[in-house]
Amino acid sequence: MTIHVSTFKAPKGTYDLIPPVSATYLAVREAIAAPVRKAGYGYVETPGFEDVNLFARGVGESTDIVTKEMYAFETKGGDRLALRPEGTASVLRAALEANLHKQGNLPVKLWYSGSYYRYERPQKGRYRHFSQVGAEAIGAEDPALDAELIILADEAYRSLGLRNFRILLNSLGDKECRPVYREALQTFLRGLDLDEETLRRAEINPLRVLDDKREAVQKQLTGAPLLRDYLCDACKAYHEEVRALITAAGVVFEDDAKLVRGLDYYTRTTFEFVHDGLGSQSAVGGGGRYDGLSEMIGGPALPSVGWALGVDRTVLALEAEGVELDIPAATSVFAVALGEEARRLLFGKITELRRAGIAADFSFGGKGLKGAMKDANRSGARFAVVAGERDLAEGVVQLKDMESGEQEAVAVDALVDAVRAKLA
RNA sequence: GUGGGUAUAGCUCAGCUGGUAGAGCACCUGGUUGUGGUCCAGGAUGUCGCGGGUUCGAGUCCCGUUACUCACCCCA
Repeated sequence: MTIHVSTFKAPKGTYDLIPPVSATYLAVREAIAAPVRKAGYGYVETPGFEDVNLFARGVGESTDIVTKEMYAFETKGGDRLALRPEGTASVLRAALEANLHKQGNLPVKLWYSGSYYRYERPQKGRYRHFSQVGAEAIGAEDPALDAELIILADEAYRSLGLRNFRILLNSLGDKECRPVYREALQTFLRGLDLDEETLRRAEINPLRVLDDKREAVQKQLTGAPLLRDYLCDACKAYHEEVRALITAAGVVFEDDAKLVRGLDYYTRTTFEFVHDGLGSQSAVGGGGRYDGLSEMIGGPALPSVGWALGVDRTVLALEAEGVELDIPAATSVFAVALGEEARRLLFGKITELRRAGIAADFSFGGKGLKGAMKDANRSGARFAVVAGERDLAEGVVQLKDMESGEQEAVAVDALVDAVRAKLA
């Protein structure tokens, strides 16, 4: 027999989410969303594409994300758009456009969940189409807000059962102190033996060089000037307060003076959630404060802070730790009918059960009893309802407990109540 | 963009120095003509990624190609 396989495949760097693992993704998204929702963040959804300049200006003209990784295209009408490579710029744009910041309720707290796109060489934990859940607190400069977000992310990961992740924390300074540091770092980097590409980066975005994973580079960076020695008093005080607040909440973190971000809009508080079981792409989430972004995209001064957690990477982290999420069976009751008459009756019963809020499924496709029972077993349903001519003649159906194997006759009219009682 | 690895059954993989393909799981049938999961017996399944070359003979060797994958880079 010839095996027919579609000639189409999911594009490079993408994958389909299919059962049963798709259930894990849903659960991860929900687990991340739950704590932020309870903390007063409202749901926001923005388009999958935006004016390319939103990202160019927001994320930064010189960043890799904008120069190499963005899916940019021109529409038939001549608009220059880009598939969103990240969420923050879009969410801030949406908040500004709706004047959410003018309603006297700052900070505006929003959360979102969606797909993002970057044209990169795929590898473990790095896909061209990936999924993030994010949270942003817009329009307030308050260290408690930075702390709140870090605590919420920590709670999200813990609620999933994740244990072996670390929180890295740093401050990138502000427009007062960062330029001074940048200058000092550049001077230092110019004296090193670096390849051309890295030297170029040292001129454009010297902080990124600190993040280089190559040992030859890291070795040379041992004596590099550190940002924390250059922070102005305001930034220093702010950072100390953030540290104190998350410490008081019992959240363990590590100070990482070399932690930087690849997006230009970050200021002051910067953090990353890393997991060691993921291989090269160790960041499962990251974020920080972006006090200047609003002005960069044409809005008023709106100091803000936020994070995005990678859903795909969180799933990988769970796998790496061997955490099995407790996902309940989708079906509670599975109906197996013998013969046409029973089929009609049970199909009706399934609808009744569903309307009563009980997850129910049916043996479709006209299988024999044995095959239908196999389906019942595979569905994970706790109960099977079996009925044939013999039962119908007596006005009953057989209600079978799939765990114990015990079975009892239940009057047709009493089925829904009987199931409800057993499931309670 | 740069470097490495892999490609064999639905899935995970074995196949040594070339002799026309195997395991486990899953699937199907029967044991049970009205009962799944367990157990027992049996069964089906492959253009060995694709194209070319060497050879009497290629899953195995060589060249090319595509896909996947890992790492650099970058980031969630």
